Amino acid sequence: MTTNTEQLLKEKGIKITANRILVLNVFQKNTQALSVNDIEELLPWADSVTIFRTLKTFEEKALLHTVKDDDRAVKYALCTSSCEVNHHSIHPHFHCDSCGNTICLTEYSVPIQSLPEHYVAKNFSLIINGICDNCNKNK
Amino acid sequence: MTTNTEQLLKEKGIKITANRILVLNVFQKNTQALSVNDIEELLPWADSVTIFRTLKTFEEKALLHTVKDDDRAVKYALCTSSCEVNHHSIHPHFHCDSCGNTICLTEYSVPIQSLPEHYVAKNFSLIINGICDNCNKNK
DNA sequence: AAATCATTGCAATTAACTTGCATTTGGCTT
DNA sequence: AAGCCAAATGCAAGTTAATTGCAATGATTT
Repeated sequence: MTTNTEQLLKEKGIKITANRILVLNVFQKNTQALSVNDIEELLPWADSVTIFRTLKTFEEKALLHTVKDDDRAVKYALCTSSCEVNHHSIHPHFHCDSCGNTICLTEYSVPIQSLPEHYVAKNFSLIINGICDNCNKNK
Repeated sequence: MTTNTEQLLKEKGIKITANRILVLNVFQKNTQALSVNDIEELLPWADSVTIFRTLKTFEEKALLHTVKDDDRAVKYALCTSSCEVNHHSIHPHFHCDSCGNTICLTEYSVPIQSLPEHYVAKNFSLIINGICDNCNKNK
């Protein structure tokens, strides 16, 4: 039997290992963007360097993309279906100043206009800061 | 005589010191977003911790805003007039993958739509990656 | 001029990320 | 299913950016 996770790794041309299955699993169970440290906490037995390299590999193979919010550590998030069409399309992410979570706003779309002359865009990254859903409700 | 630089510091409620004048000057003469390290190179006599703290102060006082591009170090850029109206409006920045420069795209405007329910946005940051003006011309 | 408070410079720490290298593993070939 | 090899892993150590503590300096107020 091949799980959804293993299938996904295979599709992306990533060699299947125990580590990779479990790291990818974390992202599949989680809608948030996660840092190496976040994953370390969820998989305490795992080596942080391996997590680092796993995330880099996943990024290269367009399985994850990076998110740079106001936190010091870079976070990673699963590429969604819209993302798969073009790995370099716009990714709106919401970073909550209160709980620190970074959430993919998959439904929120931003129209891209043409850039000034001679500029060639390859990637757009939109980070919205504020107070999230949950934190607002709990007040 | 009071220079434009000193005037600006005063307006923002920042105490005037030699350091601050010279750091602000760097930004006024430069349209790019700059890291602590970039400024250190331009002002070799200055202490990096002081630069770091100067930038933080400028940010708090809404004189500068941070830009998180693909480089490891955080960069800072002058708040423009559009920025002054609302410190928390959208800031499109272009990061060139070739020369590494990060440029404010002041004319490039992005319409902001309403967010999902219960989300409150305070700040938008848009980073566009690609090849800049200059690097494209020189090819 | 003394007191007070912010700023600065230096030393040292922390945190995130990265590299090197020896070992192990996955999966392909035979 | 045994052997092979490239890729992945784990550990130790290094690098870089960001941050803190503290003493010294400088500016401002009384």
